[in-house]
Amino acid sequence: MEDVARHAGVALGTVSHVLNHPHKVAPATLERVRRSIDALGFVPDRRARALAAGTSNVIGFVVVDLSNSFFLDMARGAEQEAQRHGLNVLLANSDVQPEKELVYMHLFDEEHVAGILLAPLPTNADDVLRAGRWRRDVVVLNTVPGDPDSCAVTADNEIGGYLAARHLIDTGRRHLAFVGGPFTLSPVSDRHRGVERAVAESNGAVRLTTIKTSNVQAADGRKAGRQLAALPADGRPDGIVAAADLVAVGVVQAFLADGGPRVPDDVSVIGYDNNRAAWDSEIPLSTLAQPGEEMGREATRLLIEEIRHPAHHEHQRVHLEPTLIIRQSSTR
Amino acid sequence: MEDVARHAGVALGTVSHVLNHPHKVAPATLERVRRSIDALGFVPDRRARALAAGTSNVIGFVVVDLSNSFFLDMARGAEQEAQRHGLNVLLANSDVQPEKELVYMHLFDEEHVAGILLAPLPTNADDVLRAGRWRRDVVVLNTVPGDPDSCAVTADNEIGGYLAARHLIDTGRRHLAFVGGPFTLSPVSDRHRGVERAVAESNGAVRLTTIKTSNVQAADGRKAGRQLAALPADGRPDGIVAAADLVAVGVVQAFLADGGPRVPDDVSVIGYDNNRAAWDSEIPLSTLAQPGEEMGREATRLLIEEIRHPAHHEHQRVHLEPTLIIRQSSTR
DNA sequence: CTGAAAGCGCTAACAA
DNA sequence: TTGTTAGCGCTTTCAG
Repeated sequence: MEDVARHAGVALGTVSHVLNHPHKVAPATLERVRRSIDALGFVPDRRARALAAGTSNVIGFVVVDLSNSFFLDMARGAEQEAQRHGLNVLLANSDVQPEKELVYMHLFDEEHVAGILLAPLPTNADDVLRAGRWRRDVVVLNTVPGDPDSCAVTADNEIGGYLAARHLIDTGRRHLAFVGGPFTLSPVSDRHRGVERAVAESNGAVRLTTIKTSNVQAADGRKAGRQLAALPADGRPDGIVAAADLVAVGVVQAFLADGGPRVPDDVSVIGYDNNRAAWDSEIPLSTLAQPGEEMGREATRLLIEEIRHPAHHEHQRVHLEPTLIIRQSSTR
Repeated sequence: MEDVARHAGVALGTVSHVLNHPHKVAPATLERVRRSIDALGFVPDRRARALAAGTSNVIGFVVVDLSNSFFLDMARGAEQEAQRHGLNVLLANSDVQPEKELVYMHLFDEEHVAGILLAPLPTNADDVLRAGRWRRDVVVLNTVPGDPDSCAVTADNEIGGYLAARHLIDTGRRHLAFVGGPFTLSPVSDRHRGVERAVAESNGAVRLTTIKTSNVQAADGRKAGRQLAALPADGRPDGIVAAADLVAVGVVQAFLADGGPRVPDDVSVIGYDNNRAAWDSEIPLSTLAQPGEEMGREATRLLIEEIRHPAHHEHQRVHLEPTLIIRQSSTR
């Protein structure tokens, strides 16, 4: 920068002004300095700038599992919102490892980023938040921390379950089955609870069977699907709510195989997550799209608000609703 | 840090020494300073440190498409290798947008990271590399830039195609079909070339049919699969090499449906990429696993070597081979 | 082994 | 409007 100043025949501070407050510089000088900047190929050092000004324009996002498109959507949303405010988002993949969550939190903290978005391992959230006395503002995604000391943005899984069941009931299904597990995963149990609520609203007109699986993979769905297919046609559920798309795909695969019930004629199937799997299924799968991008945007909005107006900022808990996507598997 | 110095009754420089060269400090002082650090909850400022020392310990990784697990594997590999050297990896998702590639390159450049890993849009690679006179070392992944001015690490798709075809031929298949497209994508055409080479080696004992698809999605595979299934059994290929797992999944789905050939009894199918899709397919799919992690590790190794020993560093082009994974779809 | 002081590249008062 | 100067928080000579 000193070189630029010399080259343009101005003082150091003037160059800085050209960079940060161009309107406060005489047009002629401005032009001259800018030419020198180009001529010398000068590129400002963000670290020095951040150090001197005490501000940063990067937001750090610690993500538990980037291989899950739900989280990548959050990242996209965060970027969109950040960009609107002239901020950048840098991602750190903690890869489902609690220690890495901490490592990256520390990294961003010590790096003095403007703020931190944290999508943690739900079981690890409180530990991480307590572990450091973080000097940065942090907004938590996808889980509600015990401490009310930060904003949190989550997806409402109960409503998702409700919407799924509601959709099947509205299209005439009267015997639903919920397939998924383990119930220790709160998204699974929340979705199940939503299904129960929809069923309860029918005042006995709709039955619910619950098939617990050990996981939410395609194989679990196939196993459950075979069980269901083996049932006599009149005692068989006519609407399946799967806890995840992969499970739904498995169920459909099982039904397709050994002369099982036809989808969607005999039975409707709906998944959850709007994964690729839902798209790529032979029978395109109805599903609930998680509000990932929206969550990312909202979390970033809250974070920026907190950064900009620390004084009158109230921590919030925002629950965003998933969107019902109707495809062939539940259309008759 | 000044507080720490005061609290411990030492000079500023001594605290710095405790942090950076502990062995050069008297055990007693060391202990005392460390206690003060804990007591005051002092956390060093990385920006200041980087600015003063002129070094950073973060590597920036600009990734074209994090939703593709291939690239996420690279990120994992990069992290592993970086960690071995006490470095951290921060990710920037350019999301298939050329402009964002540039934005993030600039960000990392101005942030004075230790070095940059770039997995670009292949068609955009040269533009990006030329766009800035980047002051950081950069290693390119997944494409070979025209300029020989940086290291590059790629996956060898030709060998992958060869290995796939070779495997089918070795297990007795004599009429192969390559399914995929568009051929303007070099991974597709490279894989095809590999298949051709394996077929050529058979000196006429093996036939090859090529079915070009407009894309590499499941739907494309299903369409091709239906075409193949409609062929008379004796004129039908008995080994399918798909350009991607999704395509292979589609082919299998089509075969499964209308009394088509049985997989793997009548026909072997092999995919490419080792996606979830390969796993979750009803008939587990043989495939070629991309050397993603290895690429990430190797690229990072080269980058660190370049950073540490700029003098005697020679730019390299490394081609890594995919790994054949045999599952049910090609086992008889 | 410890302390003092210069400086990394920049910003932001404050003066001129 | 432009120049001067004092830091931002740390590292690193260089004396003591």
